[in-house]
Amino acid sequence: MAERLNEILSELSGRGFRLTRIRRGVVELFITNALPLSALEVISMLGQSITTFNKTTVYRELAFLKEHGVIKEIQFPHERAKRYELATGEHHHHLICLKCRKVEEIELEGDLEEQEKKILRSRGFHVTNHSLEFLGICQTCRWQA
Amino acid sequence: MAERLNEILSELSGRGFRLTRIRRGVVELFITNALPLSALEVISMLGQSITTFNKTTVYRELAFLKEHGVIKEIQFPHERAKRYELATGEHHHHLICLKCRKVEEIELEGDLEEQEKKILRSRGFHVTNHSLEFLGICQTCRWQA
DNA sequence: CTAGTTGCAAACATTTTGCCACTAG
DNA sequence: CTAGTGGCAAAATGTTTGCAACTAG
Repeated sequence: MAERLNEILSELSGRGFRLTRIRRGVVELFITNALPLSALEVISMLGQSITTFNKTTVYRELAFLKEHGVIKEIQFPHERAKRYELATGEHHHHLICLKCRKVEEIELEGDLEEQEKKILRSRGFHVTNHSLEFLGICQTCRWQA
Repeated sequence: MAERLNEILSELSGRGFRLTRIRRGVVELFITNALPLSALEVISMLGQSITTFNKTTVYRELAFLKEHGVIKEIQFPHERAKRYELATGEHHHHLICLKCRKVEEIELEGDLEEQEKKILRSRGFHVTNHSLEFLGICQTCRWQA
């Protein structure tokens, strides 16, 4: 966890960017929270450890981290605000419970590679990326009457 | 086309709702435009046939039509505003060109039923819905240098 | 030092609300 | 008539911008 943080920070530092309070704080938040956070959540969570900072800075930091491949942006279909999560490792999707709003991660075997190849063959459209989220009712909520 | 319009309108009328200028206009727009429209697009397109109306009314009409299953809401991952399209027939997805912003519809054979069953079995999460959009470069844009 | 970063205030884009007036059926 | 609709102004929400001031390295 801590080594992941240093890894990211020293990478950024090596590229000539500064390591500021907010930068450290935001990256740390994403490392300790696997699930996607909205800008507003980041702002409120950050407020618990850093006393004064401006929301603009956070928006700019999110843009910066996205730009430099540290985090990626996600748009959930049932929400207005964008979310962000660490751009780490394997490609995954989300299960979103419409009742309790809980979010789980899920990986699909083979994912959509086959489909995307088909799309290229049949339409000449080269898929570089896709967004896929599942909406439904989680196990806990199904148990409840 | 026209019969589809009457079908929808008389269905709504039968359920006790009124057929107003805006309602007719908005439904007609969705019937003649296969691809998803944003509220702002609806407002501007509507302006070409109806002289005076308020944007609030359009937002309310979109909420109404969604509520009553006439249209469905889509959130594209690269855009801010929500989009809407006729909730007609078969489930499909979209190919979104990141260069020219063109949107094409696509149907996937078998879709994700199998995956969703797996999710239920392995996690107890009951998927009721999913969102899937493909981002990439369309054939036309690939041809261009 | 100086480029990268921050704060502040204000603008922006999209959508929602309250409240009262209006009209389709 | 009267519930369903519409208009207007204002608020709410989430995000971006311009610009001057500040600071990490």
